[in-house]
Amino acid sequence: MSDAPASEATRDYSDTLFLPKTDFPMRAGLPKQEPGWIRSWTDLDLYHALRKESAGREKFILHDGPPYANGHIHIGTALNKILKDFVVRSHQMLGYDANYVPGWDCHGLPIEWKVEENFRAEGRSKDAIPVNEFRRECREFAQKWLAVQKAEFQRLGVVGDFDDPYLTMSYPAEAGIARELMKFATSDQLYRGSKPVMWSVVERTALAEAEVEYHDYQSDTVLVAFKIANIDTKAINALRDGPSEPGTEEDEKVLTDLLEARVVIWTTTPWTLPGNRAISYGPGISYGVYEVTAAPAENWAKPGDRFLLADSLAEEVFKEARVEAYERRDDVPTSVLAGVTAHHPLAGRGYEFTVPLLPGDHVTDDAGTGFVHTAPGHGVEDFEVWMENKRDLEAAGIDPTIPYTVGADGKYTKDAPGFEGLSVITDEGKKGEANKAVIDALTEAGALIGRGRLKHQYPHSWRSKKPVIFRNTPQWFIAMDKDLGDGSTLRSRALNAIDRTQFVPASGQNRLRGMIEHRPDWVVSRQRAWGVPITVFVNKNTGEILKDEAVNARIGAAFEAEGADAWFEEGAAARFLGEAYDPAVWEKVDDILDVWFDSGSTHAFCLEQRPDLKWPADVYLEGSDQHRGWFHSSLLESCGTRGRAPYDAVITHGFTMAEDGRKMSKSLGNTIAPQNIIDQYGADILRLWVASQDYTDDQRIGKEILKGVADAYRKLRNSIRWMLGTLAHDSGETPGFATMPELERLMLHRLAVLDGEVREAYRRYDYGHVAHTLMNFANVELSAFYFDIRKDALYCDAPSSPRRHAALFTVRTLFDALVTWLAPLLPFTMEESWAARGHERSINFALFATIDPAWRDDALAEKWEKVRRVRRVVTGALEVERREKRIRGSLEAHPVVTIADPALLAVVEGVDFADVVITSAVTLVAGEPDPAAFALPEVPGVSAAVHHAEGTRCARSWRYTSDVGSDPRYPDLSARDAAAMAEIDGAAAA
RNA sequence: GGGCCUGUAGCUCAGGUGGUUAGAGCGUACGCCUGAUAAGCGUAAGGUCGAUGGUUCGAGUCCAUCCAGGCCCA
Repeated sequence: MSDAPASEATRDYSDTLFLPKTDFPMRAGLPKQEPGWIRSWTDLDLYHALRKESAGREKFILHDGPPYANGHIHIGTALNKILKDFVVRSHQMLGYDANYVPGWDCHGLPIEWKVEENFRAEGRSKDAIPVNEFRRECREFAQKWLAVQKAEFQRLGVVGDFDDPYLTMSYPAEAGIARELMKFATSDQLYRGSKPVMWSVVERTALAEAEVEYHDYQSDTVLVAFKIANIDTKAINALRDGPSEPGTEEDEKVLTDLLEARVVIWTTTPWTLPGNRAISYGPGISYGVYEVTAAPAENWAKPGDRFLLADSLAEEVFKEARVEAYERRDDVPTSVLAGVTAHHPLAGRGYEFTVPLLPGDHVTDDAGTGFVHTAPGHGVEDFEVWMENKRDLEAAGIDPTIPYTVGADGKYTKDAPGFEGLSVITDEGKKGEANKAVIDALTEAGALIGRGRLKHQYPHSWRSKKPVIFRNTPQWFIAMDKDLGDGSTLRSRALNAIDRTQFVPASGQNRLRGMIEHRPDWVVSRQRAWGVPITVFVNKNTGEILKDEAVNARIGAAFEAEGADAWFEEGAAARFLGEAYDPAVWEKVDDILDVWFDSGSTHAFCLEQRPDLKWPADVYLEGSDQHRGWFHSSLLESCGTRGRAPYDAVITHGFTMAEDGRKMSKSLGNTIAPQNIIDQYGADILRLWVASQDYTDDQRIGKEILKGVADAYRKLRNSIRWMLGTLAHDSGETPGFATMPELERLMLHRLAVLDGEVREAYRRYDYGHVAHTLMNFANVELSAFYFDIRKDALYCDAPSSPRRHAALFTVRTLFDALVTWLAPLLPFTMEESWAARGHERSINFALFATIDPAWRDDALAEKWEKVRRVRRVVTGALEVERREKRIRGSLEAHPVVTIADPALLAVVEGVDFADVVITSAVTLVAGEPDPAAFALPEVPGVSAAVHHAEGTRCARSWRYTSDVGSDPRYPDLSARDAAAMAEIDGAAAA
């Protein structure tokens, strides 16, 4: 005020400036605004309008991995869907027809449980409900939740065919899944085998791991000795080539000792011994032959008895067997054990078979005897060891068939000679007489050397709370290693397909390959109600699977029209078998397909069946857990039926952790729901969080991180806002590129470079790169450099100024590029920006901005890199002046810049350097740097001394110039501003 | 316990084939502006590159071991 001339009040020129003018708010209010944009997209039927718009373009298909229709979405689901939307939107804007059809996984156990629970609440038991009534309830349950999730996905901004998604429970899908299964049946890849499952005798049902809980339980324990039957020549040779001299007396002694010794096992389930078929040993454990030297008179283990035991467990075993003294006689290397076979302890009582010793990594030497009794029908590990050795067993003349020793009623079958009809577990869930009978028989056979009781954790049914047992049951398998007639197997085809698939990140390839290499045959049957049945008939006499195209066609047609419920209707068997087959001979299988087979078939009933999609998909995208899940089952299904993978590329993302990098858990209270983030910040903030992370690794989320994302968003939003405000004054001129100032050409060059970079990053699904690059660009090159410099020209230049027109053209172009590039990541905000720019048509229909590749000018960029280095010296010098309070704003300054390198001097002289450093004037001097002036070590040969700007301050532009008042009409303005005012006032007068 | 993966400033990320004082943006502190104003500009602080050993003239980058964390198995 004190500086202002008291006599004449200077005119306020503010409203003669072209200041930014926009209604685009600084604060987005995303939680409130976003639903409005979703409504507008619904109103214009965006999904179908996009299909129409892009009809005829090359298709790009991301095939959706179906989430389970059960419960609200969580942060991981949100991440997954947002990433998919990035893929789809970016490819749409790259010029493809990127058609996304969401899907849902609807069958399966968790829904069955919920429905069962609901029935129980009404006092009805599952067994009392007709199967199709139960299935109807499950269908409704899934329908309800998929509707909820559908709304939640759309709230995230995801575009796709939400009016017509695919559902694994739709009738055509159920028909499609059954048809796929029948392909496996007719091509002989499907076979009936058996496998131990957890079984509740009380409920007469198989249980999944999630359906059991562990409680204390008292078990009988036994130490049982198996007589050695034979030691093969290979084992003998192994021994003779061992540590001692070949063929020494020592070796012969060991052999003799071994043949007389017995292998000791320890078990808590004596009732499984009739099912014993092998003994497992640990390949890394050291074993020895021990001889009892003293024991009580009536003891089971007597002096002179020899036992084979793990060395670290011998002492404990002998204590348990009440042996008073013993001695160790020999080392027994595990290479020898590999060739040893034993007799079953009940040999002579109907158990006349060879019991091989098998290596097993599950065997430890911290409890038991170091040998594990192996009953393949009664334990998962037992089963696996047995199956791994199946080929060798057959070669050795051992029947690999797994006996069904216990029936559904918990009683021994004829496969357990001598015990038939005895109960393991009674209908009431109590211990039956099986254990006692087996123990008595063992004692009688002289095989028992110790017994006891043990309290331990044992699985119980979570419904009845009664103990469960492992029991061999018939199951359906898809063979991994069967020759499919062309020399290939399902495994070899799948491995081949993996080699031809692109993985993002690349490590996914190894991970999937490792799993396929080692996986056992695929068990596809479940003893369940809610799913697609295994639609095959089996000959009751021969076990042969019916292969009849007409029967299969009837099944497919019925499912198409009525759903898979048709399989469970009265008279279904006769209906499908038709005239040609007798339902009395052909058994209808009532097992349900594993849900992984359902989702593994989506490529068939969705991709292949929908005319608007294509097979194979360009890409599948899921969490890294799906290497074992959907990527895996889809690969096997497709390789078994079509010989290749249903995808060309597989993208995986990691898991979302809490802020400290640990797993989120309800008990730790560090979970964060997408709904809360949307309510507090908006979906675009959640999306920007996804975009700014490396999704291929695990991500973190939490308060601080979200705050950081919101900050970054705000900064970006303000730059967009400034462009919108500036462009309010844009009259749309398109100056020739060559006529534009270098600064504009520099920015256009940057766009040309970024154009390639952004498109390339989108093509490799690298959203982090897009987000970081563009935000960096907006902050460093636009907000802090280009915009800052050009404010003077944009605000003050005359309406006709070519410099102003060039700047407006450039801002306009920058805006179009930036907004379209960011649209896949921030669809709400970019739609809002687009609309604020006056576009009537949604940005969803736009492609990435067209950038003229001719704008690229690397020489110019290199030149300006030098200019900016000198600029840094000047801004540094200005900072010192500010600190010393000699200047306030940079327009008060007049730097004198001394440059030693003549070439560099010429470069700087060639640009409007005062504009570039935003000072009123600048003087460039050739010569060595002034030691008294400001310099930067990283910019040698350049110094800057800052003087106060001379002249008078222009009341309009605030620049100090010597020509203020040169136009008498505007005594307080510089010549440039006076001319601008004359133009403005003239226009106003006209 | 096994397979695959990750660990660089407070936060999010860059750092081809090992080579000068490890970079960016955001945030923070301080200053400026008050014509992008619950904004804009500038300056500065901030890292034993998870740890330890090794290879090498030289390692964030290669090797080994360990620690922490994740997914999938057991």
